[in-house]
Amino acid sequence: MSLRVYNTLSGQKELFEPRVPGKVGMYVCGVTVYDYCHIGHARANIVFDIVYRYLKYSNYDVTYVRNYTDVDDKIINRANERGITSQQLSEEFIQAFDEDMGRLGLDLPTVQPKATEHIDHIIALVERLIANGKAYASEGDVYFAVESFDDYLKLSKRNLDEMQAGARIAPGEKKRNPMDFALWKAAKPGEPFWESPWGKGRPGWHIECSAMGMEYLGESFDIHGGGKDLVFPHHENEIAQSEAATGQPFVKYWLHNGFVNVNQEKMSKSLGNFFTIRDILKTYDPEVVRFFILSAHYRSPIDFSDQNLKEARLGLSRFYEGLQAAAEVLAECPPSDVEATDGTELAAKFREAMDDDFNTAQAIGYLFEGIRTMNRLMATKKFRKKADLVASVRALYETFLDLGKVLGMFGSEPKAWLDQQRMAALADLDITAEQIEALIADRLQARQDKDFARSDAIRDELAEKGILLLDGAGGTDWKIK
RNA sequence: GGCCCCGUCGCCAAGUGGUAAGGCAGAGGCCUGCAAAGCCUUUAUCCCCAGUUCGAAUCUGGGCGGGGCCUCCA
Repeated sequence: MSLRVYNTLSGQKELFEPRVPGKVGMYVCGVTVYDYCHIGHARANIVFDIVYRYLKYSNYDVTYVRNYTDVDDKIINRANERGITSQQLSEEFIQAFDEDMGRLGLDLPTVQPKATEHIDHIIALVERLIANGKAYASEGDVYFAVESFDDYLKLSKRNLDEMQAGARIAPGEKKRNPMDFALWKAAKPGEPFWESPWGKGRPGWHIECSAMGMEYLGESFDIHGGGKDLVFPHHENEIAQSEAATGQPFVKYWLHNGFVNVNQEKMSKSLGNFFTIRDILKTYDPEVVRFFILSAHYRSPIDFSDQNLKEARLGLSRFYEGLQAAAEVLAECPPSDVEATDGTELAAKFREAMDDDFNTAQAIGYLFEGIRTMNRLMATKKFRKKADLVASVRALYETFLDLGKVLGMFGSEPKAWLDQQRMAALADLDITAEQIEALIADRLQARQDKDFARSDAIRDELAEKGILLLDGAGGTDWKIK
């Protein structure tokens, strides 16, 4: 079995064969740091976190580069509005980004370079393009000449003539062709700048990713990822400038994640329909957000709504409840020599799903089946005395924790996680944990006295307040409805 | 206007030629003092029409509906 990935360049799923066997070089476009990240950013980063984790799980030696774009018009404007420097602003939002991603439980990339720390590489790359006749300087700017690159638009599958006919491009007088894009921009007064052969200026948006990608991964590397909205112009331009400079294919596999929608519409800042990660995390556990995102295939659109988040929370709770039950049982049943294949079978299905273009939705479907199997085993009569069944549960339990690491889930201690969810939800209810415990004690007494009318009255009273009682072998527990 | 994607059970969502995963919700049952949780059983022929094929949710054409890119955007 082997990994197949959907390559935007070919428009098909392809067998994944890294350029150097066993090693993968992967670059993902990070964010422009001028504001807080929204759930769309969360999706992109979680998706590629999964790609990263799964490649590592598949025994690849992965170098993962994710950049910070810390010089850009929007940063400059926002900094001016606030009366601080671009650097101060970008530092602030780099920190915010790191915090958000940390809370979402993302693995740290191998390298997280900043554009402003690679100006020399950028300038060198631009010079190389000028030397090749692929770019030209014009009044302090430098532009890439799109007509000089035959493969231009091969990623987005557009047509140069038709795009120009579309006429939404402001014809810059400094450009030879309106489609030419800036590699280097002359600094206007008050803007941050670096010295260059073309005067004081700063890099264009696209060139930084080419420069940093090549710096850390070589002139040709395996995977380049980002949101679908980056296909054109960003990634298209990266290909043009990179391949025109080196004469080699820049990237082997281009991966793009779908959008997060709100009411079927793309979430974006201009529509004002975005939700920041930090706002969402006030209500929902990070793992719930992750589960929500992974419950759909990464290329499909996903609709953000309170209802969908709640469903995700319910789904994840089902896992943790099963895991908690298993953990309790296993703690009391010593490991035996009995072998069980349940775990390896589940892992094989999981891999089959993930090998098919990182189909996390399918993989989670298999995990749900695994949970049901585990629950079924534990519900068997005299379960604890049956070594083969206990061995199966143990195998499944361990497999869950193992596979959970690939998805960034199930990492919490089940009891603690469920408790935390419960306490968070309790804050919205008109009752405290102590009051609940006291009522449970009263009810226990009533039950012992066979006063079931009183017992049921207490249960109804709690139910009215949103509390559900669970009578188990070890006593009565409760959860939020 | 150009290019592209999507339309699967009440809801969410897999499935790209071989007879529809999974979750939530619903129904029946087991368990329970009664419940809850859990377990078992059960619920779709895939927007419409026409074609290709022994066979299509999956391919082709047309239609209807929704969305994206073409300007910064994950």
